[in-house]
Amino acid sequence: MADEIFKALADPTRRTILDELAESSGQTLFEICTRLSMKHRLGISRQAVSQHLAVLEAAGLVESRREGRYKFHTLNPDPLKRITERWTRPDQPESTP
Amino acid sequence: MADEIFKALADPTRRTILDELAESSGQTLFEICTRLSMKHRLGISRQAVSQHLAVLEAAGLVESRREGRYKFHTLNPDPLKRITERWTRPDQPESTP
DNA sequence: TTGATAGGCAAGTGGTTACTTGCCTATAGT
DNA sequence: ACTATAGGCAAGTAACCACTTGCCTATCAA
Repeated sequence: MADEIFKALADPTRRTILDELAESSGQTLFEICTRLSMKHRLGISRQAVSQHLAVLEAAGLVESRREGRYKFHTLNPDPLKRITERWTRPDQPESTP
Repeated sequence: MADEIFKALADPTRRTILDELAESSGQTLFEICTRLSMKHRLGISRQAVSQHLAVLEAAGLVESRREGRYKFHTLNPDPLKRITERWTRPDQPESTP
């Protein structure tokens, strides 16, 4: 569980995909491909992005729903929220007033 | 910066090392080796652990001080604290009362 | 039905990485 | 001085991973 999450986060392209989904939820594979290419200047194939999405989905960080021939992807930040708590627990985080 | 941290966290052995340093601070290389072997049943060489510590230190997650022939390692959890905030920001974390 | 669009499956490849083995340096105890 | 302990350096290996290439399926529009 935690292993899949950390492994998914280890790749910079996957983190960029999470960034994009955080900014604009419900994107299709092709939309993500276009953004990576245009906005982030990443020369990467569609299949590569598809495989990245599969890794993110296996880790529970991305969820998807199919509608017709479209598949929409959404970010699920929940698994991230407590993932580093095992090392940051004893010091309580300062409250943001 | 963030890349080194996520890459460092991607390996389960390194996460176990962080666990051990969180539990008992200021351990030497041999102490960590012994704990990994005894407590976690990890058959791993001293050099492997040394290399893991180097990765963790490069990421800023572990700091070390030398005293004589001993080198003491301590956990630095600071880099972890806000590393996932870019995806969890919009939802403020519920306060722990 | 035909063609275009959105996506999936699978094999192959190059680069990275975790780990080992062997040897070397430095500090401390006798 | 000699030996044991704590650790470092470097080369080699095997497994893993990101990415590509090629082909296939499904949905929609004309």
